[in-house]
Amino acid sequence: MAATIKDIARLAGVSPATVSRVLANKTAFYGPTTAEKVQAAALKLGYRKNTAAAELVTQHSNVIAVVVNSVKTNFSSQIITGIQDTAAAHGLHVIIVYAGITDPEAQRKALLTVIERPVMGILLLSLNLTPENLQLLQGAQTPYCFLSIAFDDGDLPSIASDDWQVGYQATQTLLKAGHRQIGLAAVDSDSHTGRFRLAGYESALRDAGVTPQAEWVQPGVYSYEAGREAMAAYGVTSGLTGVVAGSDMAAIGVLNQARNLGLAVPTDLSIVSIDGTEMCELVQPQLTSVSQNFYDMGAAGVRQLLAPDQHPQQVTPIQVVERETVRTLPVK
Amino acid sequence: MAATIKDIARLAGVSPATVSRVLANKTAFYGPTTAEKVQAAALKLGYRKNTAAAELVTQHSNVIAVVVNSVKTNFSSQIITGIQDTAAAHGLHVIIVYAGITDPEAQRKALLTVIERPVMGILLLSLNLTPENLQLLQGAQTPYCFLSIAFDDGDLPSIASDDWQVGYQATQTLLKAGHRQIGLAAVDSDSHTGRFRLAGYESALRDAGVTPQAEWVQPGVYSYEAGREAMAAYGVTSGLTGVVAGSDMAAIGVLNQARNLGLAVPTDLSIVSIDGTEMCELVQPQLTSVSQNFYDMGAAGVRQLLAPDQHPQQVTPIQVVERETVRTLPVK
DNA sequence: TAATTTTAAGCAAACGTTTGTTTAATTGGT
DNA sequence: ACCAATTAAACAAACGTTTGCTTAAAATTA
Repeated sequence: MAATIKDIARLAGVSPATVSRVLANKTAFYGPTTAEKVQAAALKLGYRKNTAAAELVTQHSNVIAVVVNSVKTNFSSQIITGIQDTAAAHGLHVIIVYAGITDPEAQRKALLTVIERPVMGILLLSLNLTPENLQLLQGAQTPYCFLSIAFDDGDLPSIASDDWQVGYQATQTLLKAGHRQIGLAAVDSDSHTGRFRLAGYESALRDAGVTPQAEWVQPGVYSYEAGREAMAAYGVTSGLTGVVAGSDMAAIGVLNQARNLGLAVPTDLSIVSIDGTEMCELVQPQLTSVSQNFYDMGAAGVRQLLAPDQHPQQVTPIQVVERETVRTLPVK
Repeated sequence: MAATIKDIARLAGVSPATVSRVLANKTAFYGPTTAEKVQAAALKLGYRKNTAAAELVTQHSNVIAVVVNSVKTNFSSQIITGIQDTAAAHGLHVIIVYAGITDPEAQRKALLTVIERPVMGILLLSLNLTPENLQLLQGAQTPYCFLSIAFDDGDLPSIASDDWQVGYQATQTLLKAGHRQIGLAAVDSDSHTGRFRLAGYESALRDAGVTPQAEWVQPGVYSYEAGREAMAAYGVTSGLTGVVAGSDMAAIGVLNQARNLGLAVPTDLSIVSIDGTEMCELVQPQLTSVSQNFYDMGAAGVRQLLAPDQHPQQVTPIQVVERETVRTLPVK
């Protein structure tokens, strides 16, 4: 079995208290020779601190937990990198647990995994909690912050892009290139995110003097399949010259499905994607996107955990990056 | 502050011991009315068990930790799903921590994060540990198992594909289609994995009466960039009609770079990829691949943790799945 | 009714740390 | 040489659980 502080104490001929202090590099309460003896004994026994025991007495932990929904849109790695870097800079550790995207029971289990042990804070990655699970989360006396998702309830701390702007700017990118018939694909219609993107999309159209058509929007869950299905629903006769897709994966779905339908991108159909992950540059042609600042989202998340009172809801900037999937239409 | 078992005991007018027993659903030592009182009190106080404290006394944990290298090849999600499902079936929780791919210090920190708290076992995802860090891992008295990576040292428990077979079958897929000049791209030359894939590749060539050429292999780290660089190094004048790429990402790299060079895939160049993640079907043309069984790898990993003694080294099956990137050459 | 068994609940120790307080030993000043 | 001040180390309590053991009460048996 693993060596404890007491084993070291015995071997070095000192008290556990002293061992604890030298191992924690406390500045006082022991002399240089004792310190050496203790270090030597610790090394010899291959001592590993039992952090759980330490956290129990100090009543404070330095791990932050990230709960991720396992949806197949892969911006999470960028957010996690942002979290990781910022956490490391503050001397914090990061653990990640996966929750099912919809299954409330899987969500609950994931939540309990982190709530039932001492964590310093909880970051929830594009996770839509059921009311019961939200209550569970709030019942734990732990700071938390939602990432890449926003709520109508303004009190829930969250960091995300301005979804209305996302929808607006994506649409505007196509409008500026002369498009008038523009679809919105694979954006879900019942989340805050989806509703605001839709609203932004419609505003952009109206501001350009185009009246939105119901059949131009094909809702979906941001997945590759949702993208394909949306494009399949449009078909070749929709008259659409451009579509904005709810995610990079969805955009690839419409891209591939368009190809299946015999539509060349961007010659016959322009696409602007939402997210701007590295996927955009892997695919041919490369996807023009309104890119979110995922790294910063993660970084802001851990800062929010460290100073929980200020700005409960934060917005990270977006930017449209032009690549190869929008064609400028000739003026007629 | 959070409610403890003692708070419940006080509220329900019983002892902490009794509370502990009813909350753990122990079968005896208390009566039905007491049980109800305790349940009610627990609910009222919004009690959350402090698992760390419990683990401290029971000296046993039910969380398994996964250490992931953050390389940009994304099969990890499949492995993790396999781990997650199998763990859940055994009532185990899963936490994930990211380690840098090469930075030994980041590796060490990640390792310490999991070693310094009570975990039931450790799974290491395609992680190449430095000798010091390996020693650190072995010093912890915790079962562990490497996944998707094998070692020359036969004592290290690991679950992976047979890399020699991977190299052999990938190459053979091209040979069967009539190819004779076949490259190997973005496989690293100093890991066990890379060396065995290379050996399999060369054996396949020799078995078909082709003598391998040094300039046909362009080593690399399995990344998208490595794939691009390899293809760039080949150029248009290499005479290669096919290349096997070290990973899906690498394959996409050679695919895109080939296109940049004016080479059509598969007309001018055939590609077979190694891994077979969903990426293969996202890209156009879809990548023919030798696919690994990542889900099973994860599942086998947790089983290995639960019964550590048997088969220290296991192999999961592979299969080649034909898609659109290998062209059958006309017989001359 | 007395003796015995069963059931219900409490007591107290233990897990591996941290840290405030106490005690002992050393140093320094006069 | 004595007292104060400093330094070094040990003591002991605490964190929130679990669980073996003990005790008290109730139920069963003869």
